[in-house]
Amino acid sequence: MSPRRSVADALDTRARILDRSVALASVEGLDGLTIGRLAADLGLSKAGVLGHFGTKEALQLAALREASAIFGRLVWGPNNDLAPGLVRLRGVCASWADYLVHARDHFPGGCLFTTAAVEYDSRTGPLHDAVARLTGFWQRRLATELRHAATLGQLPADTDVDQIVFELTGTYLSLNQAVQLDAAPDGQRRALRAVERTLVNPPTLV
Amino acid sequence: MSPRRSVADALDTRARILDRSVALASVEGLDGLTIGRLAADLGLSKAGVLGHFGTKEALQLAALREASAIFGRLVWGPNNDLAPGLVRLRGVCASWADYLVHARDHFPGGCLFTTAAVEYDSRTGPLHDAVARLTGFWQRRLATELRHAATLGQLPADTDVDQIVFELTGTYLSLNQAVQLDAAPDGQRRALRAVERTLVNPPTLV
DNA sequence: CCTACCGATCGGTAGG
DNA sequence: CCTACCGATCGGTAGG
Repeated sequence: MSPRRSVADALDTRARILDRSVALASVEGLDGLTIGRLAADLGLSKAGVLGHFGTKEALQLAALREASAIFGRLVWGPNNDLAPGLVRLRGVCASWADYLVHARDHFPGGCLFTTAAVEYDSRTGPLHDAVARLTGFWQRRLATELRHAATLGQLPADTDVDQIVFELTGTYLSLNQAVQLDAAPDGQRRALRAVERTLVNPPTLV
Repeated sequence: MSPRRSVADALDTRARILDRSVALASVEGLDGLTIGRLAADLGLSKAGVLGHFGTKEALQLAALREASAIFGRLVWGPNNDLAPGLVRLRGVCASWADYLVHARDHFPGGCLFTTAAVEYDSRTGPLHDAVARLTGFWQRRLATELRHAATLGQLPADTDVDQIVFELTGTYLSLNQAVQLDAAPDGQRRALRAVERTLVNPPTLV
């Protein structure tokens, strides 16, 4: 209750900055994020914003990590208790489609993760590396689930797991474009159909 | 031969500016394009650059149109003389994969078209509208080819053309990510395999 | 967390 | 196509 700022207050301010950063970057890109705009939106000084992170790049990296955490919470989190293999995979695919279709609830400009992947795919530096590392992490998570399914006999033993990951990645990139660019109302249905088409006729090695 | 600038010289300068704009924007995004950087790269003054287009937004729109023209020339152009239907479609799909894998020859940062689509998908204004219009144009071109194939009996009469367009869009977005972000050497093979998997088992309506 | 400030760069314009 | 300039904004720092 004292006017002096407590550690908890500081952490709360930091969280508010991060929330707003994710929202802004989802529309303008992580590069389009500016300290001045953040400060104005939050009623802080520029120094007040920057003090929590040090540099703009550190703030961008924190926003990217936050986006990845939101993705994990909304797409994988609700399916943690499902059985490993195809059951959990289908649950994740359904949550993933919901997440992209309702992305605006958390990201006004759509999934920051997708935006950042394209934004930094051909640059060099810490942001490129972080984006590549995080997309790689989630793709390996998907591959692990598919290997579980193959081990359990839910998919052929010689399933080409990497081909499925490639096709699922494409399905959700296409859904993101349909939702964000075209506001296509049938995107979710098409994405879930594409997922089933991939899984029902799984590709095998060679 | 006179030192006075001719109309041809002016058009050549304009073309040089456009080339460089496409190259820079493919890495930094159309928003990351700056007049000062262009001027420095080309040995011109900022006013010299801007004079050809009027405003930065007009330059961005011109660069986007140029990117679409390059896409058409490299992906559809080589297949103009092929038979309409599946033959031409497969030719286009092969050229499209080549185009993305060797995109760096024309776009140092990868297909500007893909980058711009994500960059402006959730903004408003002339650039968003132009991106949506151009991606729509090429998707309709694809749909027309697929309807040709269905009319000719190369695909079932009740083929769900829009579902195939959705899946092909995803395949090439996934290939772009594999090439640009992961430098994946097997991307082209996986993309062409995904195309065949879609076409050999075509989705039908309802 | 603030005020006050730094040099650099932004898009764009005046005038030639 | 140039020089010379405009106000605005950028990321960041000093000092408290």
